[in-house]
Amino acid sequence: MVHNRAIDSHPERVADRGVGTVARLASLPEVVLRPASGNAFEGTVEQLATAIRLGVFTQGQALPPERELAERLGVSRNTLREVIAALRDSGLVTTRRGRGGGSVVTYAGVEPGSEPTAAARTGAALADALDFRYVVEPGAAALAAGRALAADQRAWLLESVRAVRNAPDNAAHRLADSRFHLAVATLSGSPMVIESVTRAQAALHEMLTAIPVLRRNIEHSNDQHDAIVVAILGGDPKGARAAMEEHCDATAALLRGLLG
Amino acid sequence: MVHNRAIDSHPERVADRGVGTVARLASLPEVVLRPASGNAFEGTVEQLATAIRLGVFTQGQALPPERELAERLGVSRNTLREVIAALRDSGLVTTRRGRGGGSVVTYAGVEPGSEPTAAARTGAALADALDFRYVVEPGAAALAAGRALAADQRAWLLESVRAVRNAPDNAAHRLADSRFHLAVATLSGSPMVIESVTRAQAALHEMLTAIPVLRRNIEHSNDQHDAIVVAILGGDPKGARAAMEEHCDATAALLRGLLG
DNA sequence: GTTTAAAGGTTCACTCAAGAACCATTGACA
DNA sequence: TGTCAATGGTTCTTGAGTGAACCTTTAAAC
Repeated sequence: MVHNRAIDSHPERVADRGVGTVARLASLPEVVLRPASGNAFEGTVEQLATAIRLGVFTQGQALPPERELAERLGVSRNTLREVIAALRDSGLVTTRRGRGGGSVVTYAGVEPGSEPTAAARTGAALADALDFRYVVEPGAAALAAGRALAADQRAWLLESVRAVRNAPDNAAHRLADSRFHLAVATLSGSPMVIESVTRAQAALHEMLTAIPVLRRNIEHSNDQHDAIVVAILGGDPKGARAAMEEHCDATAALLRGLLG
Repeated sequence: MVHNRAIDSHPERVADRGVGTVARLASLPEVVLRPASGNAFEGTVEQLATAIRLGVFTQGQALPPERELAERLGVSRNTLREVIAALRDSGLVTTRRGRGGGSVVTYAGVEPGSEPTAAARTGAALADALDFRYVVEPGAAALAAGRALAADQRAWLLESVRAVRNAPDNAAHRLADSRFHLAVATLSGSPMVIESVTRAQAALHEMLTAIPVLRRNIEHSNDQHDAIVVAILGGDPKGARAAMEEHCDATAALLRGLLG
């Protein structure tokens, strides 16, 4: 086999197990991976798949080793392996054996336009998720604004919001947006708050993916993100709450209009 | 055996399976009983015990029949029966067989002063719970204020706040207070919000039970409850949020001062 | 190159919990 | 006052999940 590539055999095959350079201390997976509930297999599939779709693990990044991941998710390695097999079948990850191997995420988001999928959200569920988000995210932003953030946390937040603005396409934008909101939640410093925001994002993600994203919407949304970041970095809880409320309102109006 | 009681053999033995006269439509157990997570037995014990301690089921009230309760909790009847046996051993319920029987709550709250029990909350967990509550409860109050409440819901809220004020002792007060907060959450109409408030209340309940309740604190707290109710019934979301924030602040200060 | 450590892959015995069927008790109701 | 239906009590089978031990592959380290 001849490739027009350097002899350096497989430079990209070494799994990227880290998170961003910035977010070492303030990383997402640590806090988002909570023990699954209900049926171990199904619950874990949903959880891991959601984490991937929300961008907690991004394309090219490797999941933690099976033994470690199993422990963090509170399931046996056997069960986790079945879960990973399911993700592999779904095309979300690929797996390689041997040292340096692992399960690497192969997923860059889906293009919008797909209808609200099989698990069609009822109107009540939509309203519930929007209400919940409206309760939890502004509160998380206010909390984050009230914290004394470390330099790397501030840098992480800036990097997160920058990534949203620079997202090359709609799929990447959706992913980066999730990551930004989870970053804000993480900076709140409260595990219970982080978990709640994660659930809110997960509940809305499918629907947010389904709506057409207009250029104007994105710009408006990006401006609101900036306002949120400014308020948080400026230590202005009331401002952060207000900015996040406005942001959630805009999204809610869009969703209600397009789906409700 | 001779009792100085009417011959009417056991008037109180017929289990009260209903909820309050008012709260038929807006009852707590329906929404609070969600499938348990993790270990089925332990999770369910904690959940049911918490429900009883939070006053979701009050003294003299019967739990739903085993078959029904098991289904609602998402566990098998076998497991639920072990759980009930544990509650019985703990003195939380008594059980009788036959038609009209069931497991009846025998618990009127504990007197404050008991130290934070074995599961000593760490400072981090306390801060987490307080933060979470501060995020979730004001939001729930604001949502409730934004709803068009039915007459029976308004009556329920008034009844709940009245019950707090009329509580004869500290234990009853703690119970009624929990019920009031859960009532506010329920009126938000969002299951996810209700669940979050339930978790926040559960996390703080142990600590709230441990602090000495001064007459002044109670009066202050009752006044804040009134303000919350007025704002909700008046359809004033901002006011409801502000009132609940103030209330949470006061509680948080008290807890931080006495436990932190 | 050889060695070695870090991954994924396989197997098995054991425990827990679900689900179903049936038994026992007792108050309600005709 | 007798019958019955609602409730808790008991037992058994089956499947899912855990935990541990061991095998295989492969890149990194020397």
